[in-house]
Amino acid sequence: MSKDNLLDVLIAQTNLSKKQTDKQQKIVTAAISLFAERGYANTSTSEIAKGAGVAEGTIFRHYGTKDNLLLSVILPFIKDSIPAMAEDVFNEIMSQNILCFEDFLRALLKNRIHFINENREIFQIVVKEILYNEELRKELQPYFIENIVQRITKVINIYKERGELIDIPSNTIQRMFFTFIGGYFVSRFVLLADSSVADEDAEIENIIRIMMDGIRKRSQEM
Amino acid sequence: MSKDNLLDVLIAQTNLSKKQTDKQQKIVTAAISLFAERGYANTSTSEIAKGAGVAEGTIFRHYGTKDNLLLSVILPFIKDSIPAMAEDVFNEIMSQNILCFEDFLRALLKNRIHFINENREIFQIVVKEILYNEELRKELQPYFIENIVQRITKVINIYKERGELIDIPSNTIQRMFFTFIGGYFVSRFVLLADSSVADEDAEIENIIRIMMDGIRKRSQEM
Amino acid sequence: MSKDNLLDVLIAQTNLSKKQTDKQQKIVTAAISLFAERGYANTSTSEIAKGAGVAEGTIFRHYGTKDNLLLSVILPFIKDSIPAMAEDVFNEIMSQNILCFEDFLRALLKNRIHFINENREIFQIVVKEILYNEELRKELQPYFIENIVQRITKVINIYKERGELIDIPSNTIQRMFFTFIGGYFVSRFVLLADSSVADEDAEIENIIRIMMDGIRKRSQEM
Amino acid sequence: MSKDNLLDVLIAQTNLSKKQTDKQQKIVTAAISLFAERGYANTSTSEIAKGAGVAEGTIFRHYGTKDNLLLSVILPFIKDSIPAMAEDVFNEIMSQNILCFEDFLRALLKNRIHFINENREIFQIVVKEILYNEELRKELQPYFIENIVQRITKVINIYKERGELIDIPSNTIQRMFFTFIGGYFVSRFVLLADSSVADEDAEIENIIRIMMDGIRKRSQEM
DNA sequence: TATGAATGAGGATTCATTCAT
DNA sequence: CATGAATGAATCCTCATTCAT
Repeated sequence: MSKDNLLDVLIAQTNLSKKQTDKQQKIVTAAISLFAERGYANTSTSEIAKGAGVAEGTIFRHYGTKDNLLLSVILPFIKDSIPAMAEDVFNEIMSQNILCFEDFLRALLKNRIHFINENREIFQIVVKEILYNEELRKELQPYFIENIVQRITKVINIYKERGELIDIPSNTIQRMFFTFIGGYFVSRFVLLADSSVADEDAEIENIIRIMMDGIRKRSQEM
Repeated sequence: MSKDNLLDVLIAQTNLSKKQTDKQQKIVTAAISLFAERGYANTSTSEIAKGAGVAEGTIFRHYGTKDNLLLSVILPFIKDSIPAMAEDVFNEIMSQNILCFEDFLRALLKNRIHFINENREIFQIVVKEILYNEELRKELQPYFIENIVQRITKVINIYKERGELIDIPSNTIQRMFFTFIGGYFVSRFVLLADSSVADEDAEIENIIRIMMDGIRKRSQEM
Repeated sequence: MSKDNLLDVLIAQTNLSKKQTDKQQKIVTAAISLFAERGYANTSTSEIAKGAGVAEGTIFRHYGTKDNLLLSVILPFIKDSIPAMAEDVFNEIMSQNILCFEDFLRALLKNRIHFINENREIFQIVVKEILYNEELRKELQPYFIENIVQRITKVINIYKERGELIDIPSNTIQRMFFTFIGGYFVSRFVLLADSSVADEDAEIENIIRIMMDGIRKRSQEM
Repeated sequence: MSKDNLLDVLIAQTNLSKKQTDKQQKIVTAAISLFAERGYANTSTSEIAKGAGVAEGTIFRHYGTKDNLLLSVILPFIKDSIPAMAEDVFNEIMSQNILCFEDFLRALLKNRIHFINENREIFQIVVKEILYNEELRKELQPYFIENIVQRITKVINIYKERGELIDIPSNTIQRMFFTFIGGYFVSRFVLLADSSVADEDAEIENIIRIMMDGIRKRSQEM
């Protein structure tokens, strides 16, 4: 996999992306659908070329290597994985005491489910390759931790201070948070990718209900 | 991948496994460690042979195809994935009102964490390949549903009737259950495979705490 | 071997053959000489590549499989196996009472001996593989019967009606005809491929003499 | 292929054949049927072993190499290919003016058709391998020429002297003789191996009729 | 004598990548 | 820029043969 720092590539990628030609677009589109369907390792560049209606050489003219094509597919998605409500906006809103954690969670879930829904295939690629490709995993991990984990931890801390969350180490809450949300995304969009969700809102409320209050029946609720 | 019913292969596998020769053991061991490290598709049979200190032909003499070697690695693990406390034992205990759901959860977690801990690498292989290899996924899914999902659903129903669990469809509880537990296993044993857990018991209690009661701080708990 | 109807392949083959590149020509030439010398099954693609001065991959880029290469070698020959004097020309000439059977036989022999002489190696391949390769035999048989056997039968019928040929079933005459002519071609161009024929015309006259009048000495000839 | 003189092997073979054990018999039987069905090159020793119900090693214990097994299958047949009515018997009969050439031909055909019928599979092997396997061909050719061709030539000479056969070089007659008879055997027992002959005697008479008198209709016969 | 596990050279085929046009 | 022919290393797999038991 690429030896450069990921962010450098990312930036380069961003700049280049303006110039994306028609053929490049076709290549990326074909690659996305093939990588998602059968995985990076099981997709040949000739299949991508055929799928894109392009000569095989053209792929290498634009992306140099197959690895690089994978990155070109994944990186824009990764960048957008940072919740749209980015840092400052985020802090601002919360400082105004507008949201309780439950509302935050609701907003986050809606936002991210929407985002992944719009990018199902790339999400599948990222999930599969992060598990399959150790090198890629190691490259992306710091980015995730820095940009996503840390922000969520910050949020959790804020709500803990407000007394909305239980008194166990933030780190533990955060891990359980990612386990549950991440697990949900993977099972819904990768493992059960074929099935559809009947009532999106009810689904989200169920998740929130269980994350917030667990599955134990409470006497006062009876 | 194999065209026979999984269970048939599984049984055949079990019966044949008695005759495992020394070289077969070495091959399987090398395969497990390589498949776990870089995935089935990225591991060549010649690497496995080298890792096992065996001629490449020997692999094919014993396993016929690379696919078959993968199955030979995975199937015994799959079989043992059914919680050791098998059906009857299970029902028996529960019919005696001995356990509350929390205790059941604790027992299950301890048991399965132990099991996976003893089979980390194979677990990694199974997780990776189930995501990566559609054919394998489709072959294993019915087995999982029949043997694991259904049993857990049965248990959830029992505890719901006893009034221990919230009144939402069992199906929903079950999905959240697997999302959380599965997500936990994957993040702990695959994604964060390198790091170790300091206090196993505390970890388990945290999981139980959050699954049962969520992350909301309750006034009466203050 | 190919699953499509032979004629389809044949036609496709013919159309594609225009684009034959330099390397393709070299590959086919090397394949012909090697297949003829030691048979399809005993010739490796690496030998063909070496013989053609080409990388092994190049063979597969152009022909996909070794089987396909064999077909690409054989089919153009098969197509041309239909006597050049094709159907209509054939019937026309004969309807004009120009030829007696003996003249027809002479023309046919000269024409086909010339053709096979120009394609000795491919003829050897076809003969060997038709005997060795059941699948190929079954694929080619209908073609031979439809295009060659039937035409000859038609001719035999015509000459029988003219009273030039003995009154035994046409089918029998035809079988003896192919046995003798075919046997001659095989023994001359395959079994005794090394030796040469001194007096081509005398050879042909001998064949005609024996096919027409047998080997018995007749009193009136003394 | 074996480097020893064929006759030596042949003799050794003959001597050994007395000691043929049960397993050897099974191996040879399985080999015959498999070689005939799909050819020597396409039959693996493991298939033969399986077909014979024997361990693969056993084949090599008895025959040393696969090539040698082929010879062990072929040689006894070759030896018996010399018309049963062997030399002296032969000459004797003929010196008594008992037979005309037609009768000789009839006797020969009946005898050889019967022999090949009893050894169809080995005949198929021999024909296929003589064409396919140059080394084997070169090894067997001298034997054929010495034992079969020469005897027939002698016979032809005798009948020519008696004025029964046409005045063209014996060599030519002999070649046409083998072309026709050989072509007949191959087409009947190899190419059309599946179909059966309705009236054996009529078939033989047709062959004789055509070999002796050709296919031309004669006026005096009308 | 018979076995069958083990071998490793060799076979067909795939594929990322290069480069002349 | 785009092409696609060419490459050759690497892949999975087959098979005749050997040898310890």
